[in-house]
Formats: sequence, C-alpha cells, structure tokens
Amino acid sequence: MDRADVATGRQPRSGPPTAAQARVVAAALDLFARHGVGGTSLGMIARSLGVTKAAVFHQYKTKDDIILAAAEAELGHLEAVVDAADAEPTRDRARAVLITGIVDLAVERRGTVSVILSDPVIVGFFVDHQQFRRLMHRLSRLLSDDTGPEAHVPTAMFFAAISGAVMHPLVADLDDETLRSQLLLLTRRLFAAPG
Amino acid sequence: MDRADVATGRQPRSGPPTAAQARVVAAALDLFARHGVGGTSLGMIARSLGVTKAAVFHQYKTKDDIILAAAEAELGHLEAVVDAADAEPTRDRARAVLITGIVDLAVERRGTVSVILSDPVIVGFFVDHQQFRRLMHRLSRLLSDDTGPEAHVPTAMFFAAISGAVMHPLVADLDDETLRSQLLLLTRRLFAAPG
DNA sequence: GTCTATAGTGCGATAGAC
DNA sequence: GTCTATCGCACTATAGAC
Repeated sequence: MDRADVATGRQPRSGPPTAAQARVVAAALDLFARHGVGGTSLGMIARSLGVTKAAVFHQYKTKDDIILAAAEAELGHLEAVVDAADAEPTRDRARAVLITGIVDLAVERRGTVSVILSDPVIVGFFVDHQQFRRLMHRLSRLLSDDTGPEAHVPTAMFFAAISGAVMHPLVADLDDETLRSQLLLLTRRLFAAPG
Repeated sequence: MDRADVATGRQPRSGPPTAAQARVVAAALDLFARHGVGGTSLGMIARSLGVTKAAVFHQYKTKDDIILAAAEAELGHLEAVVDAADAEPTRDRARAVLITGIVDLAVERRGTVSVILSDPVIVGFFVDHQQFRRLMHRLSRLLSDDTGPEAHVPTAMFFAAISGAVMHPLVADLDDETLRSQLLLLTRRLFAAPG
C-alpha cells in the first residue's frame, strides 16, 4: 500500500488483520500515545512485544504502514459510533447516541484515542484520507443543522474538547465516572441551542 | 538545567533568551507543530535556520533544553493572558478577557500552540512543571466557581476545545475571522450557566 | 556565534536461515 | 512467524578552529 492509495482512499489491504498484526497495532498505539508517532521506533514496538524488529517488519513492510493501520484502527471505533447514531430514527436521538458514544470511547481509551488523533504525523495522513473525511462530514451533518462552512466549527470543537480533555493533566486524578458525567453535562450544554 | 530543576520549577536559566536562542526556539516550535517533538531533529532545526547542528548546540546544550525553552515560550503567551484576566475587577470581566484572549491566541497561532501543548513529550515535561501547574490552577479558578476536583473538567475541556479545534482538518479552509467568532460564540455557551 | 570533523548510538529496512 | 546479522544513514552530542 503506497501513499497514492492512502490519498485516494483505495484499500488494497488484504482483508482483516491477523492476530500478529493486531498485536503490533495495539503495541504501536500505546507507544504512540506515550511518546508520539515520531518518537516511537520500530525497536520500541518490537521490544514491548518481546520480539525483534525483523518480526515486526514481517507484519508491516514499512513504519508508515504501521502508522496507517493504527490510525485506521482508531478510526474504526469512531465509525462504529457514527454508524449507531445514523441508525437512530430522529436527529435528537442520533445526537444523543453520538455524544454519549464518543464520550464513552474517549474515557474508556483515555489518553490513547486523543493523542493519536491529534498527532501531527497522523493528522498529515488523514488530510487526504477519504475514509476520514467522509466520517468527519457525517459527524458534522449529525451535529449541526447549518450547511455553510462554519458548520464544521462546532464539530471540530466538540471533537477536540472530548478527546483533548480526557488526557489533560488537570483531570489526571479524576476517576472515569466523574469525568464521564462532567463531559456529558458540558457537551450537552454546547449543543443545547440550535446548532 | 537538569530534570530535577524542571520538576521543582527552579529556574537556573540565565536571564532572557538571546536573539540566537529566540530564533532557535521559533524554528523549533514551527517544526514541532508540523512533525511532532519526537519527529523533529536538531538537524532539521539547524537546516531551517541555515546553520549547522553545532551552532544550535551552542545555544542549548541538549534537545531537552530546546523542548523546554519552546514549551515555556508558549506558556509565556498563555500566562500573559491569565495575568490580564486576573487584573480585571470583576469575575465576569475576568472571564471575558480570558476567553477572548485565549481564542485570539489560538487563532493567531493556529496550529502551533495547539499541537505543542498536546504533544506527549511536552505534556510529560509539564506534568511536574510547577509554573504550568500554577497557571492551570489559576485558569480553573477563573473559569469555575466549584472547588471540588470536578471543577477542573470545564477548564480542561475549554482548553482542549479551543486549542484542538483551530488545528482540526475540518476547519482548515475557514478564514481566521469566521473561526474566531464561531469559537467565541460556542465557548460563551459552554460557560453561560453557572460553572 | 558559527564552522568542520568526528564519536558513538540507534534508526528503518533487507537477506536468508529455521 | 520469528530469528541473527547486516547495511547505510541520521541521530544527539562533543572538541577545537576561526
């Protein structure tokens, strides 16, 4: 899979990831969150799995492939929430499902989703990534009634607020339940008035 | 300056940065924002300044020193805004100054403040950084009337929302003015009810 | 304040055995 | 699917001349 495929959204991936591939991606996500994508080496991933670099390279040909697989794995979680929201009969219920779903996701994977989706390297991958763009526009359509370009601001803000807040040092001492309920309360306030 | 000094907030720095140091920090911030801290090498910083790596090392002994100087430079901008807010006579006016100040800062330095303050490496520096912790608690006190641990959630969310939203791909095409007014509108909604 | 030159380490990636 | 071994390169950092 080369860069052109990424940009066009073509998916030459060979079906679902193998067990070994899933382990590589899981280890990579954890390290990306702690050291950033650029600060994570294949040696670190290999060491955390108890194998050698060559074994990691056997699963993914290049480091970019690992980054992409990790980013798309996180995107998959998000997509599942948006799918569930889209299946709701009314817009209000869709929004409720979307908001609680994303808050749950962020709290559950506190410090992982967040950092990964805001890492400059991954953002760079996503800028021309069709699956990502489609997902973000679906999110915008669910959250805002506007159609102009400024309709995306609430979505960007909502997304950044949730994923950024859960990993903020200020709330590091807070338990998951308190964090979750506070986030829900504040988010609903954001979208209380007609968006 | 060693790690212990960072943790205790002691400042053995030799006064204000020289012109050459300021140029290094500015170049570093730009590159950190584009490639992440871990993805930025001293060679990249040197090349972007048109000098050699040794010249960069002459200004700062280690890469960590550069990271810290860059992080504290960004922190300085934030501190100036909080200082201005604290000087206001009433809490409502203080909040207004704080919110517009931070929104202005984020839009002005779109894509720089944001990435820098959320980079895992810099967050790691800040966790035990006294100046950062004091600043964040001042921010919390201004934004929330609560005193419990959950009082920090709105602050974390506000901070993450602003700094994260300005660099989100969804709003990449938006002009600064539209982005600024939208952010202000939405932020005021967040803090409309008694916090 | 900048340079050249260099040391030592770790990087991404490959080849080929088991 | 994992290993050992290796390549060429870039990295952080230092020493000493200008």
